[in-house]
Amino acid sequence: MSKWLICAAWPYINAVPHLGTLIGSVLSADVIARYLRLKGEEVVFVSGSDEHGTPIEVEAIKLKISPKELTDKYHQLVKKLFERWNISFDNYSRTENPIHVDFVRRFYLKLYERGYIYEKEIEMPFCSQCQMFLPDRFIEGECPYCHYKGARGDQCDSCGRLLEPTRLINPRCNICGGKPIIKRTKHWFFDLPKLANELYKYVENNEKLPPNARNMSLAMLREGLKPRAITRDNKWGIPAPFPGSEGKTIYVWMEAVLGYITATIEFFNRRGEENRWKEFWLNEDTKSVYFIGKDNIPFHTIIFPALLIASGENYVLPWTVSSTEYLLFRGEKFSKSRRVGIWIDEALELFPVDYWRFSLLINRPENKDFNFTWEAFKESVNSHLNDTIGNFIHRTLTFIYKNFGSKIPKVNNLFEEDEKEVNKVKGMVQKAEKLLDDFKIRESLITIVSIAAEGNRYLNERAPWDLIKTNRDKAAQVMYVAAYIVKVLAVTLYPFIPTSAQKIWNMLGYEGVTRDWGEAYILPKAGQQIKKPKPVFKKISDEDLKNALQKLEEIRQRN
RNA sequence: GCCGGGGUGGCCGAGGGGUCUAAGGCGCCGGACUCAUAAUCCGGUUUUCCGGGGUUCGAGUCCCCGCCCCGGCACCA
Repeated sequence: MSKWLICAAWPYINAVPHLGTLIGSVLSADVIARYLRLKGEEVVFVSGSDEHGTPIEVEAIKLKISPKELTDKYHQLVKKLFERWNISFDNYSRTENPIHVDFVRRFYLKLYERGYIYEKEIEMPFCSQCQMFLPDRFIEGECPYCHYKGARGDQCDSCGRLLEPTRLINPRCNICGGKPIIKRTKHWFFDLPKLANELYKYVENNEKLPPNARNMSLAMLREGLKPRAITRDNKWGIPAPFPGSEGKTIYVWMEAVLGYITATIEFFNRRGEENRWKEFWLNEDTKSVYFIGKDNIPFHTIIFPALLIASGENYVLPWTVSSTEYLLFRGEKFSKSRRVGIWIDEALELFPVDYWRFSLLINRPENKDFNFTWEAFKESVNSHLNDTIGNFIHRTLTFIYKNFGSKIPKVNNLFEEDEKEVNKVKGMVQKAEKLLDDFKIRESLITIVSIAAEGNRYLNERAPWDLIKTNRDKAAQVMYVAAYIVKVLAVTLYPFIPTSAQKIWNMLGYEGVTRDWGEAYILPKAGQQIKKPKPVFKKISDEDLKNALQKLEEIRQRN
């Protein structure tokens, strides 16, 4: 048994997350957390709301409420939503959590004392009206290259070129429209170059890292790292702890990643086991896995490990990261302002949670961006979840229910072809298992679908509806094996669609919950009484889809 | 612009020098079956792998040039 830290990227909580955020971090992580627990591993699964930074501060100003009021509201909401999505967090925390705030301040003070942080004066755009320094992207103006009027201080959305705010024509503050001035300010910098050698060693020796993350990180390290500012002039954030840093806060990114640690601390504190977090974080054998979107790779392969190394406290470095590409919505990027996409609150109003989980997971963008379309959603639910899996389970259970007095039939010895079938299925379970071990979630789920397809093929070939007329024993054998395949599905589907897997498990006559992946290799008990079967899934008709889209419109009108 | 990843049939997608005249799925066509949710199963159907050049006995697979998409580039998170 090993110790595992399953860490899902912290959603930025200026709004409800959309489906892309969900599949990229939290949902993928949930599958692995559930899987590892089934395997008997010791797992702590954490994430939380990332609630500091300029966008939230600005959003709160616009709504005329305090940032804390804003994040309180969203944090509560999102926490509940994740529960409804059946995300099995051990702790879903937040960056306003006092344990986090305190930990971050002490952590950075330590880095300062160890000589990894220095201060420097720089020039920054400042809005006199708003009385605040403006991050580059809060300045708008005309692009000096393509003369697009809405270019931001960091980049022009029209021609894609990188910019600096000073080069914009007619720069203005994105909040009040005023003209920013340039003002000197002091900031604290994290001396990344000092850690370059150790980081290079870490990345190079970490053959567990996926090739894309590894190549990118090594390339960045070869090109050389630059020091990185860790303070901001924001009011909304964790107060910087350095001498003379009053009024400054820690840059969100540099503190939110430490949340993986503080959420673990909080989790064990709540259980009255104050020191147990150390068994995970200060243990070189702990395997920590980070579920992130592709934009997030360098933060988890370079900056986060750098912070951990700099602390000198022997925190366990990321064992690996599992990054996804993006989910697109009908060919476009999700966009809150333009309402392109589906949000995790809306989705739950439209279809059962397991339909969403299944569809998102079987289309998980592991190699390239995946384009969400309603047709693709419908196809995955209808053809794979309902027709292949659902129908196999239903035809098996109803056959047993009707012909064998609702008991899994008794067999003395399996015939050769039935025995062979059992072994074939066991091999497929092994394959699904191996794929999950490598975090190939999508492929693993596809393999499980093919187990159901194999069950269908087997039933057609052995035709127990004929056998039962001539040779009841033979039919019993076939149905016993089919019942085993249903059991396999109940166990292996659990990490992906826990509610439905649970239903299948109970329908097979088991009490309680599926707790052990090993059950997928154990034949069911003959004579076990099954429940009256009911279809676990149902098809989405064109009509259903139409209604859902209409409902979506209504939800959006309401809000 | 620089760095990393990617471009495979109508669509989704495996495959990273020979077993690729390219897996699997969806769709479509035909058949079987009737236990089951008009489901299931079997067979067929389609691409020569973004474009061009090269290396090699042999290239989706390696190299070079170009085009396109995604991400990063350090003050968005």
